[in-house]
Amino acid sequence: MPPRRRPRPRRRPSSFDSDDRTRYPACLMSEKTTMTIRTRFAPSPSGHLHVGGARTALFCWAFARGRDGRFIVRIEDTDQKRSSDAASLGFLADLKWLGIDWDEGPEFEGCGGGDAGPYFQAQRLDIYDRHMERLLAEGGAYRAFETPEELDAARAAARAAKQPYRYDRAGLRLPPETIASYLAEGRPHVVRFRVPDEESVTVHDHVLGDITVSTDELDDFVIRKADGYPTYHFAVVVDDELMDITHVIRAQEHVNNTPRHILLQRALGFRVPEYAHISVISNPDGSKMSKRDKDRVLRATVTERGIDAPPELDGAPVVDADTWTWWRSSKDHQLDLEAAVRLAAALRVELPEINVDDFRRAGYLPGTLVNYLALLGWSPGGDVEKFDRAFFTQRFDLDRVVKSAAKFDRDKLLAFSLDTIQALTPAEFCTHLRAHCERYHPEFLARLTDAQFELLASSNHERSKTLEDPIRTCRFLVQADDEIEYETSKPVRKAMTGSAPNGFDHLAAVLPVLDAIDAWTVETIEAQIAAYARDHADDKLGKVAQPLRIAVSGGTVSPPIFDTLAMLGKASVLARVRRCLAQRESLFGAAV
RNA sequence: GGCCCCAUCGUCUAGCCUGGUCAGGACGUCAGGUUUUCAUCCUGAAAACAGGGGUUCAAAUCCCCUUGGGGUCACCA
Repeated sequence: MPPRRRPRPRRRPSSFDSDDRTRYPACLMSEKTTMTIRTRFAPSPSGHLHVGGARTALFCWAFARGRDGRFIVRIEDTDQKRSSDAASLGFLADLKWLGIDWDEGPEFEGCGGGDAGPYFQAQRLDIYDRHMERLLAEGGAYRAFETPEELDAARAAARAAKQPYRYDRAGLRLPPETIASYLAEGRPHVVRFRVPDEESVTVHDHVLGDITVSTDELDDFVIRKADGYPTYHFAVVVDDELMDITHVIRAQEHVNNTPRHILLQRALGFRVPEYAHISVISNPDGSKMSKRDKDRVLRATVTERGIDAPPELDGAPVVDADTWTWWRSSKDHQLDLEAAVRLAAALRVELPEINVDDFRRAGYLPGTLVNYLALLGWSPGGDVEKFDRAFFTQRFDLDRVVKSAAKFDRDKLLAFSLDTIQALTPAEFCTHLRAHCERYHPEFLARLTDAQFELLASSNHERSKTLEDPIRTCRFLVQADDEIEYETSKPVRKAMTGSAPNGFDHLAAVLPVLDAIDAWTVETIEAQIAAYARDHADDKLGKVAQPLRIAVSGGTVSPPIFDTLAMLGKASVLARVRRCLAQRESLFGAAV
């Protein structure tokens, strides 16, 4: 039998050997010597927070919260080209919405602050430089002057020769005079870390177990870019030390980086934090779940339908011609989210939910997402599946984190959502639905009175899997009376046509009954329609309900019919029934 | 391709560390039932230890190999 699992390291000590501290230069030493558990979530702010990142944040947060620890958010914005302030803000808002709060980090709605800041790496350049200079002086790092083009060429050559590429350490062999003259002329250069030869580095990972790598596998990686910003490797190591991070919990795509980080920590005299690498989240087809998935759907649709100009939405092209051309010119060009959403609407395709905000927009409650995400790669053991944040923070531990990658199962998420929504009280559901509408669908608030809105909530509650379900199925409520389009699907045909009295006949007969109702309430409508059905339709309510449903909504799906009519209001109902009747022949021909 | 990691129903997983229950739960699927539509809801069913070698009285569980999957090889993080 194959080794299914490496023996899992049990509960390694979470505190550090105090001797380690003495190796750390006193002048740079943090005042704090607490042994408090400190975890951090360190996103690079490009685009939106996606569910994989959210799960990482969740695990970091839960680990700290369950142990009286501190949770820190740090923005890794050392890539000037990709980072944006708007994205940072969006990340923080997403975290907040999920209920993940941070003790230290960017200040946002009551979270953040702390004395180990600034928590934006771009504002910590002087700190990195200090450590960089020290490393340079000690010979642990050196300057290299190759241009990116030269390096690309070298890589391509190695590739062609089917050899693994490794930097040739040319910078290390440069005579001091040469370096001095290059520096004097201001030649751009990077700083590379000098990886020790023939050593091995072992990562003690709380999820994966021990991972040993030879330093011969590593080349002298860049730690400072030509623009003066540190690379991820350097910044992360410096900040984790200075911010007293005790546990680094991050995605498995970083396992290969960890030996580099440990080497750096050794060279700098830093402590080595505990590590835990959690698996990646993938799509049902096994591919990595990524923000690009949206672009992929759009691209496939456009190609499939042979669309060669930006389609229109609300009378205007979704993007301008230049943007369209740019987007079409390369698979690497992605539309920004707003444009993507508009294009999807114009094409009438659904974009996969990838970002936390997508799920919010799709009508999931944050607690549901948290519960589902927590279960993706962790389980409390036994048969427990449904739990809240308190349970999670209390029970979460690294030794129950699953090693293998998990596929994101939207059906299961939806089932969880159904359960949480069904567990809400009617008042809670109404409140959530109202908030959702305020944010995404204000037209419902504008069209309905408070009483009608409450009816919308109560009549949809038990049929809703998400907060978006009522919106989707009740779109007809906010349409104008003369804009209802009638489906001619099989169920509609079945309900409306056939031998007399068919749907249209009942509709015509029930119109005066409705018109005669003065107090337009669910109860009065029900009483009259039920009486009509008893007298004229063999007491089969469906015979009357379905035609009415079709007349007012255009299709066969709506909340219970009496609620639907009440929400719509008498005037709209009469107008829609009359209009439907008027279209009798144009819809199904003379046959009816 | 090099290096690293992973492997229980279709999916998420429990069980593995501390070998010995008809391998448990949930989602999904299928078959019935309830319901004015849709969705719910109720009942039931099918469904997995990747393959091969060891160790052992006994292997999903410990060891090795094979196969398959994933990650990573940037002046991104």
